[in-house]
Amino acid sequence: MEELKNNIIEEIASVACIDASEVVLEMPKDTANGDFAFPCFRLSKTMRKAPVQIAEELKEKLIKIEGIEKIDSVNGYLNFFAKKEGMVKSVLLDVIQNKENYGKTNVGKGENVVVDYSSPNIAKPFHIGHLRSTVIGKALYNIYNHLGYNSVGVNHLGDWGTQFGKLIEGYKRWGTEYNIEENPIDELTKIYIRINAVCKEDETALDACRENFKKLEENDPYCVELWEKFRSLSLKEFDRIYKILGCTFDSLNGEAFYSDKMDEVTKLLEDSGKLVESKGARIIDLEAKKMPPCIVGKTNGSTTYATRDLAAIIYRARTYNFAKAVYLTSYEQILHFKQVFEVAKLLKLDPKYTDNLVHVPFGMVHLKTGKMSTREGNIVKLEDLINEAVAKVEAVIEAKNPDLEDKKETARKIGVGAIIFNDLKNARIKDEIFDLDEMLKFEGETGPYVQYTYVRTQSIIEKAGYVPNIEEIDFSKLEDKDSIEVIKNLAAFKDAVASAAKGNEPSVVARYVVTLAQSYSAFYNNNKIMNAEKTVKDARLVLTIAVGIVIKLALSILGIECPEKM
RNA sequence: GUGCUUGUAGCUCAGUUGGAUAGAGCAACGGCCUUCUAAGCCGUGGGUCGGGCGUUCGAAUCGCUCCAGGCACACCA
Repeated sequence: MEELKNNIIEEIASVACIDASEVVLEMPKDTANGDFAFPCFRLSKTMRKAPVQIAEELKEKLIKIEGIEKIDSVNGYLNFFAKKEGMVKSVLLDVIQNKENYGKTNVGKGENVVVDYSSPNIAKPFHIGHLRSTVIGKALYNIYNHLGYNSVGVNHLGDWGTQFGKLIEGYKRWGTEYNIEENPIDELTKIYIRINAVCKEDETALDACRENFKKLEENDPYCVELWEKFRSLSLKEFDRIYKILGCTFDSLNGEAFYSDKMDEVTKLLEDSGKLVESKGARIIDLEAKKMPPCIVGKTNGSTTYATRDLAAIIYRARTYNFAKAVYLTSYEQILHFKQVFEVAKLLKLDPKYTDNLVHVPFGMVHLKTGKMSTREGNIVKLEDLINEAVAKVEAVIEAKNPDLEDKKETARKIGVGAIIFNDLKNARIKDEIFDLDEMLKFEGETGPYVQYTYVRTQSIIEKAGYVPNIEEIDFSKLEDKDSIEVIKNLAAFKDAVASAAKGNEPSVVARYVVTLAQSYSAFYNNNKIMNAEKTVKDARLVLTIAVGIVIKLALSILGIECPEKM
C-alpha cells in the first residue's frame, strides 16, 4: 500500500517537475473518487494555471503507474484508482505473514523511551482518576515498542511529601483507633481525611505535619518505620489492581527514591547561579519565560515535588539514556512540568535529554456531583467499578450465551476491556463525566463490540476447520466494495500507530480498531463465507484471519485482552 | 487578572499537513435471525461546526477578537 502511494508520488513529482515532498496524497472519503487523490490547487500559483487545467495536463502525462488502473481528472483533483487485486494481495500477505508483528517498524532504533505513568499516591485509594494515567501510559508504552523503541515503564509512585507528614501525624494521634493491617488503604484514607479536617481548623496541626515530613527526610527512625509500613501495605493493594489491568512496570522508583538525590540538584542549580532566595524559600526565577517561579526548597528546608522531578530527570538520563521521556498526568500539572522542564536546562545535562522531555496531559474525571477528592471522601474506587462491570458482563453472558465455557475469565476480559476502552476512545485532553450506565454500555463504539467482532472472526475460522494456503488464494475474489473497505482499513493500521505515537494519543488506535471492526461487520453481514464457492470461501477466510490478527494486535496495544469466545 | 485548554447533531465524540456533499456511536423511528454468534447489520430523521472579522482558489481546521465552561498561577503533589 505504501509502495503504491510512493509510486504515485514519484510519478507526479517527475511529471510536474516538483519535489516529491510537495506531493501530498489524500485518501478520498468517497470511493467514487478513487483510492488516492492529488489536489492540484496548490500548484496553480507557481505554475500560473488553473487547477483544472493542471489536473488535465498531468493526467495526459501520467501514462502508466505501477499498480494503478485508471486516473481521473475531476474539478482540479487527480483521482487514482488502484488495481484492486494487487492491493488486496499485498495487504493481506503483509498481515498474514507478519501476524502480531504486522506494522512493526524500526523507527525507534531500539532507543529508550521512558514512560512515566500511573503514579498513584501511596496510602490513597486507586480511584477512577488514576485509571486514565495508567491506561493511556500503558498504551503509549506499547505503541512505542511497536515502533521499534524500547519502552521503559516507570511508576513514579507518590510515596513522599507532606501528605506523609499528615498521615504520620494522624497515626500518632489516633493510630490505635484504626485497623490498618486489615484494610490498609481504606483505613489510612480515613486517617488522612480526618487529619486534613483538623489542619483546616488548626494551623499548628499543619505545622506538625510539615515537621513530620521534615523528620522523615532526615531519617527519623519512627517516621521512617511508619512510612515503610504505609508504603508496603499500599503497594500490596495496588499490585492486585495492576494484575487485573494486566499492567506491569519496569521501575517502581517513586518520589522517595529520589530523596537522597536532591543535594546534587541543589548543587547544580546553585552552580548555575540562578538559585535565589525569596520569601524564605529557594526558587528559580522564570519571569523571563513568563512563568511563576519554581520553588525547589521550602522555607523549612525540605524539598518539593519539583526538586524530586528534577532529580528524576538526572537519574533517568543517566540510567536509561532516553531518546524521549513522556510524563502522563492530568492537565492540572501543565504549568508544573513547563517549569520543571525549563529548570532542567540548568542541570548541565546533554540537551538531547532536556529537549525531549514531554508532558502528556489528559482531562479529568468528574463525578456528576463535582470533582473527586480523596480529602473530601467522594471518589469511585477502580476496583468497585471493575467489579460492577464484570458482574454486568456475567449477566449479559448468562442471557446470551449461557453455555459458554470459562464464563468468569471471559467476563473479566470483557468487563475490564470495556472500562479501558472507554477511557482510551476519546482524545485524552477531554474531561470525562463519570457515568456508570454510560460506561457499562456494550453496544456501538465500545470495547465489547470490538471484542465481539474478533470473536466472530475466530468462530468462522474454527468452523472452517482449515487455514487456506495463502499462495493459492485468488485475490480477485475480494474486489467487492465491502472487502475493499476492510482491506483499506487493514492497511491503515500503520498510519494509526504512527499517528498515535506522534501525538502521544492512543485514542487514534482505539478509533481505528472500531472502524476496522465496523467494516468487517458490514462485510460479514453482506457476504456469506462458509457456504460460498471454494475459491471465494478461501479468499474470505484469509480476509477474516487477517482482521482477527489486526483487531487482536490493536487491542493488545491498547492493553486490552481478547476472549476467543463470548 | 494572566496563561493554558475545551466549545461540531438531543447526548458522547471523530474530523489527517487547510480540500470534493461535515461523519460515527448512543437515544428516536422503521426494517433484517429455518443459513457463519442480533454484544450485530441496513435504513430514516436530526447541523448557524459557540459568535464576529480576516487570510485563502478553498476554513470545523490558520490569524485576530468576543462569548461560555474547565484548569493552573509560592512553599499540596
